[in-house]
Amino acid sequence: MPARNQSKSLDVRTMCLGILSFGEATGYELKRHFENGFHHFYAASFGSIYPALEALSADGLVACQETAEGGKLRKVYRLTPAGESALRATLAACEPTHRMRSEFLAVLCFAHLMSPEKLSALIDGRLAELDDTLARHHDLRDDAHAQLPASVRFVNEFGRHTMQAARDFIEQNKGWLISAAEREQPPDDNASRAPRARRGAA
Amino acid sequence: MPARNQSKSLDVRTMCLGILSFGEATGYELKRHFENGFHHFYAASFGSIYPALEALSADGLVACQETAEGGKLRKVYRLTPAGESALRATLAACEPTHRMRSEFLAVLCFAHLMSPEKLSALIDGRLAELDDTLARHHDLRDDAHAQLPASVRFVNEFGRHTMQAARDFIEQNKGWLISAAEREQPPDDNASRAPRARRGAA
DNA sequence: CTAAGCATGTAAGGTGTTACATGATTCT
DNA sequence: AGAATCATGTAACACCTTACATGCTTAG
Repeated sequence: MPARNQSKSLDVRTMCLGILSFGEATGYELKRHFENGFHHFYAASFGSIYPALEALSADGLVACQETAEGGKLRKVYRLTPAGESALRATLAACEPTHRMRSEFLAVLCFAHLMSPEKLSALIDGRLAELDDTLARHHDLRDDAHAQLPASVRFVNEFGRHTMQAARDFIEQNKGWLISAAEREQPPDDNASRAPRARRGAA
Repeated sequence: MPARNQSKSLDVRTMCLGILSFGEATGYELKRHFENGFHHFYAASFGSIYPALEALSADGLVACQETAEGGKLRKVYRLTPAGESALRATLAACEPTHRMRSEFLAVLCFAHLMSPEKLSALIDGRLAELDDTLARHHDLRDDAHAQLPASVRFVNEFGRHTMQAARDFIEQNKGWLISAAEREQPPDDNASRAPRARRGAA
């Protein structure tokens, strides 16, 4: 009786279940999957993947086939029928969220307290990151993703589209951001000026 | 000695510090701020805001002015010079991340295991959410945001731009996604049919 | 032979959420 | 009068990350 599985939220467990619906895989391969196609909207580390697989195994939602060739341990997981049922049930019941935690945008909000150099560096760094991810996405198109369901292609195209939009916006508007931030700099305390004295009590 | 404040990451504490750099506020107002301008890239709940303010207060980075008019407690916080220094230091040192956790996109990846109705509902729900946030953003333009720094306007415009791009993509491509998902539905096990045979070796 | 990649896992900890608990004031 | 909004806070817990720990294999 594989109990506890009425999760409304798509945690790492459910994600693993879902990825395994594309075909069997090891924990390591699952990680690569997260990094390749899913990285722009769902990250997961080994520290969450391996325990998830173990829990799923314990619940009978995945089956594990161990092979140890010459001391090299390898555990290939695949979805069980119970696992597919559970996955379908979760998908049918879920009310998925969509949240972004962008420290980058957060920092930008406080650009008026930053040096123009740092601000520039930040922006260029983010642009580079975006380019990197976009390039990686481009690679995926021909590669292994061919036999994945259309939905995954949809999600990837979505990522490409929105990241391109983000990139374009930043590129086109960074100029005025930087000059505006410079203009709005309040009288700089930490430069070598009459020091404002109060660092307060010890 | 206001110690422990070499955080490289922009946690809620630093965010509160940053928002207070726009002007004094209560915890409740801070929450509204998160909800209004920041919601699309940084969420924070009371359960993290209030403790953050207390910690900042203990470290001397913010000052608190309590007013209790007729049993109605109100704590107005404002940045201290030490707080501004700390904020500047954190901003100068940080390497901001940008991560998205979209259960929505995750679920879409497994569209082949969902009913077309659920899929449609999901997509329409997300579109409605986007419209809602976009409308809210539009309101902000004239309203209170006038005196906020240009950087905040940049971030808001960024949000508007990218969310619009997301919305457009979904609107334009949901058609083929839904039909493709329907086509790719594997023979449905949980209906009363002959079980799927090809589980391969077992 | 050394570095990178493949491969599995554990333990401690950080960070934030949910739910709870309370109460005044203003709008309908 | 009741609902919504203003207002503050706590405690338990979920969830994931980081760093650690280990060892084989392949490519340079």
